[in-house]
Amino acid sequence: MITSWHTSSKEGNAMHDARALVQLGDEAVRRLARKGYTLDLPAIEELLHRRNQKIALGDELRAESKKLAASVGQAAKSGADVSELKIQARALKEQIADVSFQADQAAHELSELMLTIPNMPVDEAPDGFSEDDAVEVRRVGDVPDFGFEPKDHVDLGEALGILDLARATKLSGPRFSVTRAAGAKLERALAAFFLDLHTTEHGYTEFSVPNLVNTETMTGTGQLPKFEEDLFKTGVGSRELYLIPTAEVPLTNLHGDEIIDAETLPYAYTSHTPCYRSEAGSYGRDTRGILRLHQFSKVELVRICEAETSRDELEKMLSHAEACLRKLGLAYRVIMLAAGDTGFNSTLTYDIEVWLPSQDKYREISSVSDCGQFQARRAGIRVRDKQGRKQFAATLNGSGLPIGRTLAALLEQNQQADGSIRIPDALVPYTGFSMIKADGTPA
RNA sequence: GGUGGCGUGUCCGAGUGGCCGAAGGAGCACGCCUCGAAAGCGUGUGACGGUGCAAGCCGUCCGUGGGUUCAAAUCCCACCGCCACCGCCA
Repeated sequence: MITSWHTSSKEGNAMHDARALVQLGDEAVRRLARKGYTLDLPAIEELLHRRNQKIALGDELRAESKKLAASVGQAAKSGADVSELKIQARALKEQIADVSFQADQAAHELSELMLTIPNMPVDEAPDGFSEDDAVEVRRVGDVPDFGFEPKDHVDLGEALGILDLARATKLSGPRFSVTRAAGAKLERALAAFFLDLHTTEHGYTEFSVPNLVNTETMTGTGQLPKFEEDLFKTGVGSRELYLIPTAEVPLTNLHGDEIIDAETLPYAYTSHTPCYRSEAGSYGRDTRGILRLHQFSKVELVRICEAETSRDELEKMLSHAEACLRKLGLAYRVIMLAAGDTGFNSTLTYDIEVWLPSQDKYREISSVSDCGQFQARRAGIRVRDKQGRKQFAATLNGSGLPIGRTLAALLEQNQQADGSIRIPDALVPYTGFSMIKADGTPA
């Protein structure tokens, strides 16, 4: 029947979002202001109103059209002349097409606007817009006290012959890495160690997922439409796919457009995947080493739960990410990000920062976020409780952990005066060696 | 990439122009029966949107998008997906 504005669940969900925002009113304006976003509430109200008005009118006309069509059928059966009725019906149809078009237009406009509005931070997140405004939650582990000048992971890795950045540049350009021998083995060991830890001790289910996803998937978790420039895009013929910047994208979208039975929640998912990021707009930063690459691998954690429990789930996930560093004996701290520094998707974010001796400071190694119902709304992840009530789920994600940055921290924190590296006990079953000797050979 | 077949509700499955949101069955929920259970019987059982305090009313959805028609699950076109065989391939 002509056109329909009900078919896209993405848009339907955006509508829901709009109504929620309007209901919150000044509260929404206040909360978003803490993130540095100026919410144009009147514009949303106007679009919502216009859309609803057009839909109501369209529905009315359509009901009339259905009745008319039925009466044409009746009349034709009884042999009456229906040509007059047909002309009427056709005119009505044109009107419907016109109104539908207007409704679609308003819905699209609203949807486009809604998709660019960031998630609202919770009040618990401290004020401010930079990392300096973050609140330190705790420090864990002793910052190593070397009796010598510690080297950075590049000097260490290249001297050991386990890291080769020059050749990586030859292959692909800047911001790529090659690891070799004990270095490559170490990466594989870290990934396996993290996955085993999460699946056996923390109750996560391991997944192997696509690393190329479509536009809808990227929109579901909030990478699109706003952050396209951060992504690598591939295309063959008319087909366009994006390389995932994190396994959060495929893992969270696994349940897109589904209604989940509440009793089966929470879901705890993990996956080890490569992550691809353009790093547009970070030209001068972290140009040395393997801290910021176009491709790195990471073990990601995702939890899906009911909205009411997400705050507790966030603490659980944080502890799971922290366990990775504790077991490796790496010094780190946990901070709670300021409202204005939390990501587009997030209501509340903890960062875990690992100690990096060469920089004499803590550097981000994991970001653990409660996205509330934000992503679920975009992706259409709903929950049905025992009473049959439906609501959007809550989603959380966190790194647990990235392989490259962990490797860098491990090399730097565990270096010895002669340039050899001590392997943490927990990792030895995975590496098969407990030392990388100064000449690069495992022992 | 080629040829053929197919895409209907939680599932199976009927439906070739109006009486179809859609028969029938299964599943599930509730009720009856029963000491209890099974069987049997009865009732109910999709999503989304608009409107309303609510009951309700209205609209949309039969892979997706277009088209034909007063009227489409049903006819036409394109695309997507699935199955089978062939080709190619890690």
